[in-house]
Amino acid sequence: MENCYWPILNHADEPPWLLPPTSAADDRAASASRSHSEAEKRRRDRINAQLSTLRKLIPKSEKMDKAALLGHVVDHVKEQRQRAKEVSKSSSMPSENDEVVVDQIQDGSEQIKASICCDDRPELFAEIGSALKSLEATIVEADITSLGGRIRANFVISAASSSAASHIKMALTRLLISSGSGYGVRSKRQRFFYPTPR
Amino acid sequence: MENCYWPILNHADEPPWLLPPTSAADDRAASASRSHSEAEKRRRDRINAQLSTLRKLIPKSEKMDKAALLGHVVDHVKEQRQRAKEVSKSSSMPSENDEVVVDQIQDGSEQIKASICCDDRPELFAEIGSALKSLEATIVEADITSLGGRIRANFVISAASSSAASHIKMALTRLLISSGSGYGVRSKRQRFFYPTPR
DNA sequence: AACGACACGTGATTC
DNA sequence: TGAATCACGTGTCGT
Repeated sequence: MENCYWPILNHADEPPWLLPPTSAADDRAASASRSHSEAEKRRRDRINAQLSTLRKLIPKSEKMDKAALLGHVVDHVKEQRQRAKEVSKSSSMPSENDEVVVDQIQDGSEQIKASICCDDRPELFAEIGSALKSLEATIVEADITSLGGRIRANFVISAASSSAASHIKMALTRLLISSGSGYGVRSKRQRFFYPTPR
Repeated sequence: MENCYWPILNHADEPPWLLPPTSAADDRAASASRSHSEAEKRRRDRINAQLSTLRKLIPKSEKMDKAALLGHVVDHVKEQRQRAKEVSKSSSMPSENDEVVVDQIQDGSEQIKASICCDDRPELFAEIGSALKSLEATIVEADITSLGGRIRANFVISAASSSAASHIKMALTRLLISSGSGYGVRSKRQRFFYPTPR
């Protein structure tokens, strides 16, 4: 800034006697200014390096300005969050509470999502199968996870009847009741899944 | 920049007659400079806005400088990528090929991961259960998914014996063979999971 | 010319 | 005090 006292046409290749007198204070100031701008450049480089690795991680992010890139990064993070949440929802660990959830995926769709969580027992799969068969429902997809004597089963079911959802819910609820409501008297027959030790 | 011809002590509150003469060219230049700096500020604001929303998404990112924040963002994205990859590995859809995979989670650990992929049939679970019971192995965790008459079952098994892993692999392989190698003659008994229509 | 995006150097602030 | 971070205005390049 002090150099602004001299005209801007003052190029570095001009004769030295045209340059301003140099004091010790000027030297210190110049040195400080230089290290300052160098440090600032290092900072910019660090930021831009991270920006560039982000560009490699995000698809189609070449040819995007910084703001757009960061915008897509936030979208990407939010999408991944949502995915993870839905995965842990649809294929979750069995909980402590018995429950049956049935709902139409879309209105007019014959796809139905059904879920049951209850104590494990060896006949359960067969019972569910025969129940759904009597309802003329087809199991398109099944995902069953068991832990500690409890079991959670998620189904994607295809059914022609429009009232199938409520029938399925009734049938599964009946299975759940016949499982849990033994006045504490459970079947003595061997479970397929054993309780986890410790 | 042209203003640099005047001393920097030229404050705004000084008498106007000390100010440089104003030409139409100067006016245009000043206006351009102003809109330029305003546009640049808008750009900075867009970038910083995204940075700020990223800060809300990343935990513990308050009090982090921009470079550190972006660094943690890349880590976060990579971690989520890895998580998603491992989830789709551990709980995968059944494949076309029969297979049995068994391996110790760690040396000296009694935790064993076992996986079987084959055609679905109603007695399969019971067979696996009795096979593992005869090996004194305990099913700690089970995850079974079925699609299109095929089934994939992933287990986490706890077994005391050090040779349990190979025994488990033999037992599961035997089940797989008794399932597929019927010279095309499959059990006529009703499957629990039906093949998906169309 | 005019606008948008970038890098640069600098003043201000904080520790 | 120096070191580190930020916002700002400006120079520059490409469209």
